[in-house]
Amino acid sequence: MSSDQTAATDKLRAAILGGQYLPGERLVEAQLCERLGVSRFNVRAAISELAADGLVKVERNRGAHVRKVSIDEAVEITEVRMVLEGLVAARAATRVTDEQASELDEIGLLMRRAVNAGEFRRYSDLNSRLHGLIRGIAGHGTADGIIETLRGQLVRHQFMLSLHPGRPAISLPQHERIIQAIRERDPKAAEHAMRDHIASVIEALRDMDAGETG
Amino acid sequence: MSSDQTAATDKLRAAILGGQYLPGERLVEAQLCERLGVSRFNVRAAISELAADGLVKVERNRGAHVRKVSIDEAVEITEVRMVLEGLVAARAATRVTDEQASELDEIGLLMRRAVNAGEFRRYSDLNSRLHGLIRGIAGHGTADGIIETLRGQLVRHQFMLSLHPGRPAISLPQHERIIQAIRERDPKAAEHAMRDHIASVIEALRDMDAGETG
DNA sequence: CTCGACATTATTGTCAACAATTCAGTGGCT
DNA sequence: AGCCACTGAATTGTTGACAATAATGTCGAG
Repeated sequence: MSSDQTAATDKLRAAILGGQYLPGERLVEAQLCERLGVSRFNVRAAISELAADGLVKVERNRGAHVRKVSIDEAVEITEVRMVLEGLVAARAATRVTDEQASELDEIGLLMRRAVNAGEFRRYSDLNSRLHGLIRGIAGHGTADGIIETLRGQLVRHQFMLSLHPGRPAISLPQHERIIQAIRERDPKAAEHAMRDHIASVIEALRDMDAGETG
Repeated sequence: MSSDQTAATDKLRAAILGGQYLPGERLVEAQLCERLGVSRFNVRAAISELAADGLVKVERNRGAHVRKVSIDEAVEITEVRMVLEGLVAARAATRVTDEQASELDEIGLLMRRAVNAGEFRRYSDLNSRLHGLIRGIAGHGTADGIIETLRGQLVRHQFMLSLHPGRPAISLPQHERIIQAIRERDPKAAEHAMRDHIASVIEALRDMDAGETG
């Protein structure tokens, strides 16, 4: 039986990730009690859990608010993701099975089709699926957990990025290189390809910022 | 004013890191109340905080116990540290000031002296200081926080490793290469040197395991 | 009108009592 | 003996009330 606590945590997490609470917005415990339909005790537990995830920030006697992630922080976070996913890609290259290799290939094919057809949303989904599959192949629990946590902190920025015109055209060949390196069971190449890919995401993040403020 | 809560958390963290609670040992809330001199409320808060740090594990309705870190996990954690500290070293190389460069140099000198004099404990302290200084130079908050968290999970293994005979002789030249690369403001070399260094730590961890079980 | 002291309110922090759950030990049954 | 249901102690989960704190509003002096 799953407790109210985990349910409340999941609901609140989904609400924040779904944009129902904007960055900087204050989270009042009493309000959340009604919103989530649980007691204050559970609300507090949920908040402290999400605080550990870096999704909210709590200040003593001043309550909790949705954490605001600046562009600089977003870049830092993505830098960390870059090296971690590089590690994971390298490990995936040493452990991939033939069956998994085919699956990678298929995702690559679907990605190319999606780009050609201009189906951005579909491409974005395939992107998540690809990165997820690679992490599954690697089976690196520690890196995995951290990557997942970091991803949560970036939903907003990632989302904006996915709407950036021209991104797919840039990232598609990068993805294909990653897939190829893993299929060839070449850890160094896989790490390199993954890092190049995410480095280009960082560049795009920075450009996006310049575009907004300039 | 600092609350009982943070005080209790710090005390408990110190107790676990100091080895006063062994891995796997159960943490009974009532006992901790006496031990820490605070109410159960604060004990719970402390436990949930340390759970987020990965130092303890809580199972619903079954209480909390000190997390046991297997050798495999220790290797995983150190792999993550390897890439993160590599990132940090590279960044340090791009930001180091002349003053900081001298400080690095001095630590390197002291390390060499400590090794020659057979002062292991001193060497180990200098080691922490070096890695800390590099992280300070880099100023990468995100990577920093994660590294710090991971380090906490490994205290026991790290400790055993620091007693390993012959380690200083191996790691000293590695440290010197790291220092040199940062002083020369060569990010790639710094990252490479740092990764080589921590890769050798991983090897040592694995050997240690083989030595224990074989 | 502006500023600062004071009162009020909204919100979070803490507690002690109670409910629910797990776990170990007991005793009856086959 | 082996097994199952049961009991009771130990432990954790949860609640609602209250205390402490910060935010807000009010009023008078200058």
